[in-house]
Amino acid sequence: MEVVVISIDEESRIIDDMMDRIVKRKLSPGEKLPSENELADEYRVPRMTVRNALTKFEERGYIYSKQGKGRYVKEASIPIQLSLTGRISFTDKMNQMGYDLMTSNIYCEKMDYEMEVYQKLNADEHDSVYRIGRLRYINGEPIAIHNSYVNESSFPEIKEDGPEIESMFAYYRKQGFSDFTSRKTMLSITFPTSKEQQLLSCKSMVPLIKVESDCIDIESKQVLEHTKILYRSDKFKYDITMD
Amino acid sequence: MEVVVISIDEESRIIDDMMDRIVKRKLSPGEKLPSENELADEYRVPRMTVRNALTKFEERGYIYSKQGKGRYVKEASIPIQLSLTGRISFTDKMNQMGYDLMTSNIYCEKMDYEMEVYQKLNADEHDSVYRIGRLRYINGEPIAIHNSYVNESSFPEIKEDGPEIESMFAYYRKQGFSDFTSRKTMLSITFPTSKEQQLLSCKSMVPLIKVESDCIDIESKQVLEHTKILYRSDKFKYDITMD
DNA sequence: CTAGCTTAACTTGTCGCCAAGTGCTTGTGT
DNA sequence: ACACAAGCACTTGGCGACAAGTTAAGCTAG
Repeated sequence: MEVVVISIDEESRIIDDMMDRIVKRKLSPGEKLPSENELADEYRVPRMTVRNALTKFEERGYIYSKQGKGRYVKEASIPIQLSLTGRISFTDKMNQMGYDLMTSNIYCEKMDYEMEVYQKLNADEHDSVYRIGRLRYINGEPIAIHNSYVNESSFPEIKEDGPEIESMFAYYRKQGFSDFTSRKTMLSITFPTSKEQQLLSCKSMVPLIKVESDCIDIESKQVLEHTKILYRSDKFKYDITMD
Repeated sequence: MEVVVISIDEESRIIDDMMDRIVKRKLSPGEKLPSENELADEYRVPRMTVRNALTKFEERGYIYSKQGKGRYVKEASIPIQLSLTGRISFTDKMNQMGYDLMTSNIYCEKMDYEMEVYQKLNADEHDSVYRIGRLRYINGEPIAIHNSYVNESSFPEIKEDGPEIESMFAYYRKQGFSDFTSRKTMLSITFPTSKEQQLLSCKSMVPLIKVESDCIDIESKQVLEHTKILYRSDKFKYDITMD
C-alpha cells in the first residue's frame, strides 16, 4: 500500500500556530516572540522557513521586529464598526459613533484621462477632471483615503476650492444642491501601492477595502462626483445589515 | 543644507511597477516576466530584493512561477459580481446571475464550545452545536466556504441530515419554517488558514471576505442558524448598493 | 567601590553560492 | 541525414555563513 503524504506548507503551519497563540493569549500584545532559532528547533525546520513565515505575519500587521532585539506582538486594535448601509456622509457617520475624526487634504490635481472614471462622470475626453484626496484619521491614526473625482465643467472653481474641502456634501450644498442619491456602490479588495502604504502608514500586505460609488443630485439627475474610498481592512468591521 | 532621503521600500516599488506593467498591458496574461537577474539589473538592486518582491506578488495571486522556466502572468479572472444586499439565498443569487454553481459538503461535526457563536444562537453551554461546512464552486473553481452553525436542540436530526444539506433554506422549509429574516450582517477581512488555503486552493496572501450573519424564523423569532461565509476576495466584486 | 569600556552571546537582516529543474544546442553514432 | 544523448546556459529554489544591532556581564582603571 502506498502512503500519500499531503504536504502542508510549513510556513502556513507556523503562521497558523502563531495566530493561535495570539488568540489563545499564550502570547499577549507587547510580548516577545521566541527567537527565530528557537522556533526553528521547535518546528524542526530551517531558520529561513521560520523567518519567511514571520516576515509574512509581520506584513499582515500582527507583529513587528527590531534588529538585535526580537519580534513583538502588536497591540490589537479594536475594530471600528462602520456602517456601509446608510446614506449619511462619512464625517457624520464617524461623529455619530463618537470617534475622534480628523481630515487632511492631501492633493487636488487634474487627473490623467481614465476611461472608467470619465464614463461614470458622463465626462467628455477633453473635460478636466480633478481628483481630490483626503486622508481620514481616527484617534490620530490614518485609516482611509477618500478620493473624489469632480468634473471641472460642473464645478468651475474646483481647482481653487478643492484643497480646502473637508466634506464634499457641505460643498455641494453651498453650490446650491440639496438632495443627493447614488447609483451603485461596489466593494472590492486591493493591496496598497507604496504611496498608499506611506499615507496609511501600513505594511504592503494589509488589504484595503475599496468602495466605489458616486453622488447624484436628485433634482437635476446630474452626476456630481465619483468616489473611491480605500479603508484599512485591519481597522474596520463593516455592518452591511439590510432593513 | 541637509538632504532628507525618504526611503521608499524597494520591494513595494517593484511590485507597483509590475502591477503597472500588467494593467498597462505591457505584460499580458500568460506572458513570461523578465528573469530575476534581468530585473535586478534593471532596478539596480540585489536579486534577493527582486525575488522577495516577486514572491509577494505571486502570493497575492497575480503571477505563478516554474522552477527552471520563469515567472508568468496569471489569467485575470473576471470578478463575479455578487450582491450582498438581497435577502435571497446564495444558491439562488448565483443561479440568477447565470453562474455554474456547485456545492460539496465538506464537514458536519459537533463544534467545540465558543462563546461568540453559542451566544448568537442563544445556546446553552451544554447544548450541542453542529458546524456544517460546504464548499462553493463556480465554473469548477472553489470560491467560498460556507459555514452554518446549528443548535441540535432546534434540529435534533441535524447530525444525520447535515452531510446531505445543500441549501439550508430548503432544509428549514422542509422542517416547517417558511419566512426568514436576519439581525445583523458583518463584513471583515481575514487571511486563510492552511486548511482554508487547501480547500479554496489559494495562496496564503489572498484575503478572504468574511461575512457573518444569522437566520431567524419570523414567526417564532427563533434563531435557526449562525452563518460564517469566507469568500475569496480575488474572485468577487460586491454590489452593496442601497435602495 | 564605582564608572566606564570591552567583549561575548544573543537577536534579526543580507547576501551569495550552489542545488534543482528546464530546454536548446551541439556532437556523435548509425 | 537523422536520432538521440550529453552538455551547457539559462531559469527559480534553498540554505548557510556572515553582517549589523542590542544587551548585559565582567574586567579594569581611577
